[in-house]
Amino acid sequence: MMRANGEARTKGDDLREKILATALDLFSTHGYFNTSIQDIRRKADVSTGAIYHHFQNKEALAKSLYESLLRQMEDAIVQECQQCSGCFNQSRAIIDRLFRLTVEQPKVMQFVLLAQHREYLPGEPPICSSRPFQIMRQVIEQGMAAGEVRQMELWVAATTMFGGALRMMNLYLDEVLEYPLPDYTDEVANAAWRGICP
Amino acid sequence: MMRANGEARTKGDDLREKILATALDLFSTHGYFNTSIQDIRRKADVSTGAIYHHFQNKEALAKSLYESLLRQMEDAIVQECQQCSGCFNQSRAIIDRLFRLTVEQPKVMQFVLLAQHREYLPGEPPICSSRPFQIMRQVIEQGMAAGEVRQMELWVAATTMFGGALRMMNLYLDEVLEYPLPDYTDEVANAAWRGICP
DNA sequence: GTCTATAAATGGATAGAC
DNA sequence: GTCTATCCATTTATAGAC
Repeated sequence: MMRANGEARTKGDDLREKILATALDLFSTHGYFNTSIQDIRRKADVSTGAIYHHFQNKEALAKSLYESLLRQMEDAIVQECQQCSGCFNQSRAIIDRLFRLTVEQPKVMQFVLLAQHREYLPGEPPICSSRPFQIMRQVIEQGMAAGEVRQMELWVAATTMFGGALRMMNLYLDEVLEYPLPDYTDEVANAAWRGICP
Repeated sequence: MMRANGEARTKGDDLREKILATALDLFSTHGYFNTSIQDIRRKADVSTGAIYHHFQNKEALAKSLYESLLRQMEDAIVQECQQCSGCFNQSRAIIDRLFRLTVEQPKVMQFVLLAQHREYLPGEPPICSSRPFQIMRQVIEQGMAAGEVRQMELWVAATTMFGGALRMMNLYLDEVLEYPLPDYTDEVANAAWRGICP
């Protein structure tokens, strides 16, 4: 536990990653409750003992996975924002990145955005108060302060800007869209922007 | 099983309703998997036998509940649409009704809109292809045909119009909104409409 | 650190009386 | 139609060897 950053990964770390990756796979496709420790053990080809060595219990495993993916998502969004200026450009960049993430890592988005974590992670705050969503609201808030967005209730402005995009991601994950998700980026961002621009 | 409509409700019907109401309560607050038949039995003050007499199994109980609530929601939306003309008025009326339903029956909306039914109802189509959502898309489709909505991808137009409202319902159910949901109706509907009007 | 074997509990579902 | 008692499968988690 005293390893410095950058040190060679131990075999234990690999195993831990393998367990997490397998759990993500199973949780996102069958759900947390339909996935037993047995299932993870079998698919990851590890032993029960290994799982319980790395994680206190099933819940802690899910919590660790959830938090790690949320951080990952936050980093992606922050990075995207820093490369743009202006409320529209930043909002559009966020949608663009979210759409690409959804296509590239559908299981991550399925697990992070759609699952009802509070059913198995008691005490976890709702997803809408997580960092990624906070950042989206901040972008809109700054835009409003700068006069790029017209004066309106902040929650309404934020849901107007990003609500449609989130629904589109939902539709993609439910496999009802005709074209690849990124094809819709511009139309979605432009339409949403019309809703909140002065 | 041969009762004509309108005939007096039997004691069995009452019991069935009681079981369904209790199941909705528990499913929406704790989730399907965190609710055992025991829990329903205890809270509804009925016996295990009664539950299994009225429903084949736990899954069939959930399915019956889900379908009944979806029909209820569809009726509410259709009724609302018929009292209005024009794409904007109809869309606004749908949002208005959805918001009121969310406040009046949060558990129903929690269960119908937010739960991941496919985790426990295998074979169930995704919620976005259910009748209520089909109707919302039809309203937009007709508006586009009539020239009230500008020409754009139908899915994008529909998510732009209703995506923000659905997110707001989400926020309300997560208890993060400052004011009562219906207070936001006009601002939400107007902002969304700006996104799709010509 | 990782393994196997197993404990302890809970769950869904059924049988059969009334 | 409704009840009680109970079976059987599954699950999480632990104990203890290597």
